[in-house]
Amino acid sequence: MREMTMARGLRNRGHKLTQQRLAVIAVVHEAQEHLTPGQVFERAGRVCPGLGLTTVYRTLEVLSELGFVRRVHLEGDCHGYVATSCGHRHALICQGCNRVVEFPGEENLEPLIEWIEARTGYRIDDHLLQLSGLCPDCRAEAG
Amino acid sequence: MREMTMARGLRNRGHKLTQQRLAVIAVVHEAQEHLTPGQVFERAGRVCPGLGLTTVYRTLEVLSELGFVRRVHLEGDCHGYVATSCGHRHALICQGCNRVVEFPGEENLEPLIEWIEARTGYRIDDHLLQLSGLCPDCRAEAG
DNA sequence: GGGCCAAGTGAAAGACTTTTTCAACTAGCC
DNA sequence: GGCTAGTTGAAAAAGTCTTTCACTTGGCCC
Repeated sequence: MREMTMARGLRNRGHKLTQQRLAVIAVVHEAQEHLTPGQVFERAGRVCPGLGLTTVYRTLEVLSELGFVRRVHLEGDCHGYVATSCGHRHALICQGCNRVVEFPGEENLEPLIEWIEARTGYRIDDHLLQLSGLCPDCRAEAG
Repeated sequence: MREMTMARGLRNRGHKLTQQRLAVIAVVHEAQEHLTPGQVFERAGRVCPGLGLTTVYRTLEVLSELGFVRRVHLEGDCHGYVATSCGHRHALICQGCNRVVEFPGEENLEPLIEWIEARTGYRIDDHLLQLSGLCPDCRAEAG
């Protein structure tokens, strides 16, 4: 999701474009890795002095509702946020540097989901798939 | 994972079998749905008066390390615990009643993982797949 | 059965994280 | 420029989880 698109998206849905929100959007947009609310607060606070943590939480919630950022689940700090890339659903997290990339592959899951539905009788509405491992850089470093 | 197996497993690995741990094991074993540490505390406390929340956290951590329970990630209360069933890796969570069933299907993910590895250069070590939807009972109720 | 002791326990305190409240502020519109 | 609903930050509150430490106990030995 491009930075301008996020900002325009907020406006188009009746949200105001405040300095605080622009700062949060910029931080999330620039980050290559997932950020906790605390990290977003710290970084956005550098360009927007006086920014409140409450506002960060509220902004991340709004961006998340609009689908502009994704909330990822981690073992340590449970919640991290990353900007979503268009139409992609799954997160690939590097355990070395915390970089998050997203990948498509919705369709690859379909056969599995259909098989599970047939076998269990559940109707499956949503899924969370996160892969973790080492990115090429960290693999090289690890040797 | 059967209740007795969990208890024996603890003993075999040098952990003591205390009343508190037996209570936590029983609660997690009986539950059909995922439970938060607070819920485990509340239920186990009924059969083990005086049980401390600290002990519940510690016990869940030990059981989790031994692979007897799985930690699942949820939107609301982030962390829930469920007893693992042998060899199964994925959780299927009913959004109606919170019941959790596990399903196999490791092998179904392999092609996707290999494709992602080839495409991104990441080495993928682990994955988290959780499906959510409605179980047969809740589907019937929802009409 | 009684004693020993490392492992385990609970209360309290503390460290964080997240939410709620409310008076003050401001972006967007006229 | 002025209006107003949406937004903000400080403070307080509500949670959640961890740490600490004196006390207790399960499992083992004799």
